[in-house]
Amino acid sequence: MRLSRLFGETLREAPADAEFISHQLLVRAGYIRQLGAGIFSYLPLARRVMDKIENIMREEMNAIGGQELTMPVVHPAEIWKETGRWYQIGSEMGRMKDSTGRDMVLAMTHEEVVTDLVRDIIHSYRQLPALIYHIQTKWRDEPRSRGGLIRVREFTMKDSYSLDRDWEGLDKQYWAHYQAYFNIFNRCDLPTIAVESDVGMMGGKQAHEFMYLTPIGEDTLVLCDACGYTANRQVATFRKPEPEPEEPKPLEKVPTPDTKTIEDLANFLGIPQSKTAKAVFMVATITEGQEDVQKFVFAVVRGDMDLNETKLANAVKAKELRPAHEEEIKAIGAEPGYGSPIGIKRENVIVVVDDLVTKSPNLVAGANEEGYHYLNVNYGRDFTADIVADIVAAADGYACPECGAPLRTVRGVEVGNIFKLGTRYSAAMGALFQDKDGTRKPVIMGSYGIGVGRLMASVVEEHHDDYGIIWPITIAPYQVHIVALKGGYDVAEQLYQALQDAGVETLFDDRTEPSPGEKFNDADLIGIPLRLTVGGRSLKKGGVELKRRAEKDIALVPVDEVVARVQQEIEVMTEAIMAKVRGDAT
RNA sequence: CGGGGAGUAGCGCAGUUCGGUAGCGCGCUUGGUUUGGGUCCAAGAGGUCGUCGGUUCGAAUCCGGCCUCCCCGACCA
Repeated sequence: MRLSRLFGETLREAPADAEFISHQLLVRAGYIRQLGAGIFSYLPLARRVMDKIENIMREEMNAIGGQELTMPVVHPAEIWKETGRWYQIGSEMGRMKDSTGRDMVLAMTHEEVVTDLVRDIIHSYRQLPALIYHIQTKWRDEPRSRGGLIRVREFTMKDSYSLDRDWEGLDKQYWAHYQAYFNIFNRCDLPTIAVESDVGMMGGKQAHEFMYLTPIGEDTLVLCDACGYTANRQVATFRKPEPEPEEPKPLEKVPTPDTKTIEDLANFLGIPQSKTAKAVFMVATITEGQEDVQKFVFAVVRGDMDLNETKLANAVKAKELRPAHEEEIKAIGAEPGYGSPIGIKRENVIVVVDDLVTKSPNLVAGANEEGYHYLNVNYGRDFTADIVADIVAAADGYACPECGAPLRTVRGVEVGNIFKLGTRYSAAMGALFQDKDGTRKPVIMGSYGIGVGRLMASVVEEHHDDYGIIWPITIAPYQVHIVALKGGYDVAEQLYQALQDAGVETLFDDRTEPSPGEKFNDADLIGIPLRLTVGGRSLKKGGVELKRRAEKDIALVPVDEVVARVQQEIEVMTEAIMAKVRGDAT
């Protein structure tokens, strides 16, 4: 490709609204343009990177038995009503009507379509297992997109779906994906870790997220350096400290003016925060039968710990969970800032108590009266719970659930995820097969996704310097970038031709107007892994200059050896990445 | 949805306080110059100042509504 003809241009300055490095560089280097919030065009350079990424995905999916197909972006709402997600999912789902007034859905994922295909096509256990996938557009109307390509509303995803007759089969395909995903990320030279995760709106049994660790990440992960335990903070557990046993003391109401926070309270009474109980008021939307009902959720955790809303939502099987308004809190007889489950109204209220609170004696808790707390509150004697569960968020320094060593929290970007769905969709939609014994059973499913654009942006976050992007050879839009300078244009033309004939993907900066400095800067910005500088100066010295984008060294290569030398460099760089892939695969 | 910020030429910005009919740098076009890390000179093109309405002799500027984008939070395969 001749740079003079390339559709797209480099910018000296990044748009003011680009905050993340990947966003700035991808815009400045001419890869992407924004159309609206979370909606982007992908220019020819980005298209080529995405093609490379998608082909890596295809190879890894095909290697574990995947078959590629294409499913539609627009779905009749009926199938989403069949699984209930039409009702469960809120504004994140794109809905519209066709010209006859029928409800339609913009694809946010494809379980429903897959399941519809399965009930159409799969009849017998002989057709299982199977694995199908496609790479296609998704629309998720995120309340807030951000960070360039890190979180968008319209995006391309590789999503695959495993179909099995039994749970062993699902397990096998699940772990095959687990390894295939590491292969994909490693081939893109993106370091990732897998963490246990919440099943969220997908439902199902088990899930992992693949995380690229970076401070700009939106997810908080909990890691144990000692034993390797990893989990998304949403589901991370930890070993709770065993409270000192004490004889229960009599309940006592004391004035505690201006102690609306746990910190104030602990300071006022001169006790550690671990000797207090904290009330958190939420309102949950819970599906009961066909309808959604709102329930007040009264959560109690120890004062020194934070509520984990995902755990709480799972404990009460909530579809939605939001903080309660002050009027709602007062309506049940509680007082914000001085709340406790003692003496509140219990109808339509779910009291959820963290399991550690039930074992902690003589806590200080609110008296549901402005300016007063109770001393020596004990679970069982003074209050009870509808649900006792672990509802506390893991934090830095807490004990690892596996080995007890201190946990560490880090931020990460979720670049992929895998889910054991089980029969949630097949049962709901009647996707049954006849097993060997003649019985009809729902197909056991898994679903697996990787966002292409987010992966591309993550690679830029990981591989760049002050001057621009540094693409890994495996997904670079071109393999070599020829910079032609004065006195070298004819030779550059010949090399461009020769490299293309040899099958080397070449970007040729044939522009005559820009100064050498501009051309070098553009080359650095665009980030092609190899650069060939062809100019009168080096030709006089006997060749052209070959430089890796990632390194400073420049090699002088005789013109007639350039093609072979470039091919060799590509091979070496590719091999370096593939060695990592194989290393992680063992 | 709550909080904050911003919409002026392709990009980055000034001008708004105190109303007088729009400017700078980069980019773009043309000519010259220069040619190994964003040369220099000159001449140009390009903007209904997000939008609708109001106040006024006169609005980028004051007032009101709306739209859009960004950041933080809520939310989130």
